[in-house]
Amino acid sequence: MTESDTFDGPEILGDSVPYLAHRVGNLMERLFEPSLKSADLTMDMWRVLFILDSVGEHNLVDLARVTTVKTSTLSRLIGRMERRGLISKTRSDRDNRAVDVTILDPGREIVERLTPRVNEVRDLVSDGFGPDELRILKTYMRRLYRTLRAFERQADGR
Amino acid sequence: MTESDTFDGPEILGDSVPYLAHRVGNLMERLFEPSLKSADLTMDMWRVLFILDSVGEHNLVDLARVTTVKTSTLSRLIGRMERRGLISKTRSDRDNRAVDVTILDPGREIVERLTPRVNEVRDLVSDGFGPDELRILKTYMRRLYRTLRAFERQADGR
DNA sequence: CTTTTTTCGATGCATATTCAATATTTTTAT
DNA sequence: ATAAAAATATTGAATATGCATCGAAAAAAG
Repeated sequence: MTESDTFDGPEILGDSVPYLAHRVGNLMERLFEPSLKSADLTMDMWRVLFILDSVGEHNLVDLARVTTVKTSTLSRLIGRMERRGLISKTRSDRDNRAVDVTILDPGREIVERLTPRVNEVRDLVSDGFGPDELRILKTYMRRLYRTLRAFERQADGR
Repeated sequence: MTESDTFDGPEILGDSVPYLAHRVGNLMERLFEPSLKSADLTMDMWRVLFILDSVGEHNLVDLARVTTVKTSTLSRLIGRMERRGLISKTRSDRDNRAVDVTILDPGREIVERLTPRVNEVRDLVSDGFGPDELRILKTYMRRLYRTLRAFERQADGR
C-alpha cells in the first residue's frame, strides 16, 4: 500500500466501504459549507435548488427520493423555501394530490452564484486522479449504488 | 459504458462524485435501518458504539471528529446513551477538561448482535466487485478522502 | 362499477439538532 | 511567571426532524 492510500482515521474504519462513503460525503459537504452559509442555505436546500435547476420540475415525493430527505421534512423545507421566494409550489394538473415544485429566479441566482465553488470541488477531485482513474472511480461508485439498490429492491419484494 | 454501470437517477447527478458519495452512503444506512430500529439506536449512536468497541476509549471531541457529529449534539447524545447504560463517561485524568467515553457491556452486546448485518452489507458490496476491483474501490475512496482532507487543511491554514 | 389498496402531501407532537455563549482547563506567547 | 489564546465540554433557546396519522385522490382488484 502506498503512502498516498492510507487513511487518517483508525485502521479498521478505513477498510469499511460504508464508513468511507460516509466520511467522503461528509467532508465534501464541509468544503461546501461556507458557500451554503453565505446564501443562508442548508445542504438539503441546495440539493433541492440544484436538482430543480438542472433537471427541472418535480413533485414532492420524487424530490424526496432524489434528495434523500424524508417527505414530511421536505414538505416543511419546501414551505420555507417558498416563503423565501426561491421556489414555487403549484398543484399538478395531471394528479390532483401532487404538488409541482419549480425553481424561481432568486433560486436560480443562488445556483449560479454557488456553481463556481461546486466546480472547484469537482476539479479538486480530478486533481487526485488521472483521467482513467476518475472514470473508474465514478464507474465503481455507480456500480456500488446499483448493487445495493438491487439488493434493497429484492429485500423489499420488488 | 456497460449497462451495469448506469445510474438510476438523473444523468447529471450520476456524474457528480459528491452526489454519488452521498447517495451511496445514504443507501447503505437505509439497508442498516431495520437493525438499528431493533436496537432502538440511531446511526450516530451505532457509530459511537462501533468505534468505542473496535478502537477503544475516546474523548468527546475526538469521537465527534470520527463520527462526524457536532460536539454539542454528541454531548447530549452521549448523555442519552449513558442514561441507557450503553457507555460510561469519566473525567480524564490526563486532561481535566476532557471526558473519557467507554463502552459498557450492554453496548458491546448490541454491537455483537448487529455485527452479522454489517457483514452482510460488506459481503453484498464484495459481490458486486471482483477482489482486485474491491481493492481498487477502497484505495480510490481513501485517496479521495485524503485529497479532500489535504485541501481542507490547506484552506484552513494547516 | 364498486370496493380496496396505494400514493401524495400536510400536520401534531415529541424529540433532536444547532448556534452562540459560557465555565473551566490547558497551551502558547510574551 | 504571567497574560493571552485555544481547546474541552455543556447548556439555553430557536429551529428542524421524524414518526404516526390523516384526508384526499388515484390505481388496482374484485
